[in-house]
Amino acid sequence: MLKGADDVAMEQEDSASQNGEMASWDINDIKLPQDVKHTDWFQEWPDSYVKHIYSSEDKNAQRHHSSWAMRNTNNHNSRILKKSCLGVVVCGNDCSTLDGRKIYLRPAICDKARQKQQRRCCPNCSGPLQLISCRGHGGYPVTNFWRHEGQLIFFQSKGAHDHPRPETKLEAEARRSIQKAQTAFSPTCPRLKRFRETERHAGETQPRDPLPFPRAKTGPSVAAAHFGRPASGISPERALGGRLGISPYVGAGAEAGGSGLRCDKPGEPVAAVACGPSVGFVELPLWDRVLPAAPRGCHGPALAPARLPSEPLCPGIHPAPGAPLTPKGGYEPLGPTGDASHREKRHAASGGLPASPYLLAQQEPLVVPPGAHHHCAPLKAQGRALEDEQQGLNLDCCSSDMFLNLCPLR
DNA sequence: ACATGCGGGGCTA
DNA sequence: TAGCCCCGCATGT
Repeated sequence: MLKGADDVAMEQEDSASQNGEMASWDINDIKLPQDVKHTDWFQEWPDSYVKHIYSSEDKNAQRHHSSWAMRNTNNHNSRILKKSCLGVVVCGNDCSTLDGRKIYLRPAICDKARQKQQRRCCPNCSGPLQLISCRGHGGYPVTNFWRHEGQLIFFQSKGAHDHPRPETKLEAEARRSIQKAQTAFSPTCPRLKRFRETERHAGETQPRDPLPFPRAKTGPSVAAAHFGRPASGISPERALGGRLGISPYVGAGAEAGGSGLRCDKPGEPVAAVACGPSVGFVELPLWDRVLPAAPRGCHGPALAPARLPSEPLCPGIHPAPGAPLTPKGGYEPLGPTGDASHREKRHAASGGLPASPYLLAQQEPLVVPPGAHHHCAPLKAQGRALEDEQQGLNLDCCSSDMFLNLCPLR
């Protein structure tokens, strides 16, 4: 009899919690425990104030991986690597797919790449993308600390993520691969060429439509089948870069027969289907989910911490796109790089409590499923930068499923 | 192109 | 001084 995936996951969490919840050490301690009997399974989604001790053999630990989008933060301590969470990229239109899922993209780690990413459009509705920064640690991003000591790698997380889970790194890479493959294929597709030409002519006589391609109503969304539900029970080595290639998420649609992505080498997703859709990550809304039980190593609840009672349950975009809460409660626009970089210069001046406009559970992202398309309001006029970007990237981000129809593999 | 790590440096409490 | 973060650079994939 096969062991249920949940059972395996529980065992891993048990293992992982042994060094976390009961840990008496702190990452800043001069001396860390060396008589560790059991090292933890690698935790892909560490959350709340947890600690783990990994084996120095663990590849994911070695690389300081996390499925959260974590960027390096200088703590002026070369012994302890500090990383802070970048949050999640959502659709500024708060769109949902037909089956009610939300878009949750992985913020690019590189500042420039993130800036560029935000000029792109929502893979579901072509709306503007918006970075929701993480404020799970007293209004600051959740921080992860890594410290190598002999045969052990100590990990400590501070703060509880107050935003949905983004795509994993591998999922984001896979999506980029698919997009690249699409653009690489595009000039060779006569039908698409014709369509582009028509589009160009149309653009000369009328205002440019932010959606340069009509959306396909049908057509299997191949790659979409490969992201999705967590298949718990992934061994630590495989959690991020293992045989599945795309993290512990086995596509919900994969069982339905899709095979758009595969991984020939561990950790290297392959865009096997060139015309697969350029999908982003979507998640079920809160009311459509079963909250996963918090790992025993987690002290925090499944829901995000401190919330204002008046905060909406629905993770909508509230005051104005790009205006998350300041660490102390006020809304503000994101900085030029989309990382709210200037908030620190002002947050001290504003009063209030640390909070977020989002009341979200720790949810596993899902990809736009086959046939899922936008059903949010038409996109409003966007800036020239975005328009320019769309001219170059529209195929990337807006029309992959259309492309699939225009350029069927068979 | 992008992720990752390092280190200088600014700002605030 | 500590704790934040931004930024640029170098390196690896």
